[in-house]
Amino acid sequence: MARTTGSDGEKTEAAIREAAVNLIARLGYEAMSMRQLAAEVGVQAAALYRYFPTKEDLLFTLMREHMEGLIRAWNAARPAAADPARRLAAYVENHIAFHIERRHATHVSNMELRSLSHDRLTQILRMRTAYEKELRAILRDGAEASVFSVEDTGLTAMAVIQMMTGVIVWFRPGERLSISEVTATYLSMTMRLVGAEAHGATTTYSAPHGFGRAKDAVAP
Amino acid sequence: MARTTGSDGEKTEAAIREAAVNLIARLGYEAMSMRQLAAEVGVQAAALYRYFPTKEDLLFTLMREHMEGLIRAWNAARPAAADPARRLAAYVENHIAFHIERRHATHVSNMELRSLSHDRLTQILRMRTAYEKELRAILRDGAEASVFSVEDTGLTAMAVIQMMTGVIVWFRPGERLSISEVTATYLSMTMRLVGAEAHGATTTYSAPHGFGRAKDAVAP
DNA sequence: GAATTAATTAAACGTTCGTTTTATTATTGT
DNA sequence: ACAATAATAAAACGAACGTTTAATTAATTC
Repeated sequence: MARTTGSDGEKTEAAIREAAVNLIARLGYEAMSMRQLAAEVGVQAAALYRYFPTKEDLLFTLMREHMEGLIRAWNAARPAAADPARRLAAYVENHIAFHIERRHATHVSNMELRSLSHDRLTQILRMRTAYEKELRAILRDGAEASVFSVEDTGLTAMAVIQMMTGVIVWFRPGERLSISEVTATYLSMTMRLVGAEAHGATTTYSAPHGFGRAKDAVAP
Repeated sequence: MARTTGSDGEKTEAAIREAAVNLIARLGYEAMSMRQLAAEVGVQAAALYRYFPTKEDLLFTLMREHMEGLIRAWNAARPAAADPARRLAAYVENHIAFHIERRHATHVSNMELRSLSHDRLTQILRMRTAYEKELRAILRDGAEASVFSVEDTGLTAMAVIQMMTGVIVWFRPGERLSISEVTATYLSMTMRLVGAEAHGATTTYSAPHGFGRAKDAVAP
């Protein structure tokens, strides 16, 4: 009938965030009701409004923090001053690792943009553009140094990002391929895609892993 | 207050389909109301139910016909008996052209899967898997004939498809690049990605178009 | 241990949703 | 011309939605 034993604001808010990411990823933002979310958390719907003033505020918070985390991860992983190929390898590895680890949050950030108000959409897109700009700079530097063969920097950047982000659509942890196998394969596909084959016979940009030559299909 | 002058079932149904694709692509299936759709068509909401028994039936019809169209287009474009490289080129060109021409329908088919019932989702996914299987076969044949270097057929197929389908996210007709420029660039990226570089110096797999190296936006 | 504050419940509000029912008019077939 | 039918409008239905208000209890503070 009121406050329950052992209840705690911080725990409740964390539980709301986690349940919201999972529910929105599974059902979609519009299809998830606040009552459904509350039930998942084990609380009444009205309690949610102590932490997030509106449903859209909740969505925006999830998206903003996901984008901030992605940019923070890249800033931490970015090599200080390296050749374009190593910078590209770092970008790919960071992107794949981050997105595999946060499949659901990535799904939300990619699929629910249209449910944001104009201003908030702009904020999220600004962050995304800043992140993509890093890849374009790497590709441009590599093209100018003739270590990459790239016809169109912007188009190639979009293609590489979409290819990499697509990993969350089919990858399920612990199924056929390990995270490092997937990362290594995407890395070599990316390197071929941008025409990087300058250094020696078969340059390895990441820690080598045994490639199992598995033949079976990939779950949709 | 009832049937209006000049009203015609076939025209109304076609108008419903077109308006529905555009509205769902823009707002999302859940966010689009039947009243909104009816207003766009210029009709009362109840009139929609003469053509589609439920909202989900409407969505399913749009998706099914989109997938059928994609498979039909590929069956028409598929080369009779050709080497893997030419088959891959045909697959890429058909895929890009089809998806650019039907951006909104593709968006719907990719984004609204979770609004389908289990049975209908299965039907759509079956069609999608059959379509993707064609690409896997091409990649496998190419790998076995050593004209492609592909580490993992299934993973590469997913990567290529996601890279290509991603074109609808950023491409706007008549902006910077023409459709044939985009198609040619994606084709050469795909060929490098699968390690196809057997034939001569710079093999061209499609009809050549002037690559303008355009840096600025050029509106026709 | 009393007062204050934080966390939550229970109930309700107005709105919108997908859908159904019923009536009415335009078109078609004879 | 007249019956039959196809196409639509108008209105209503119950359910579910996001959100608000008010009351109630647990934890914290002094």
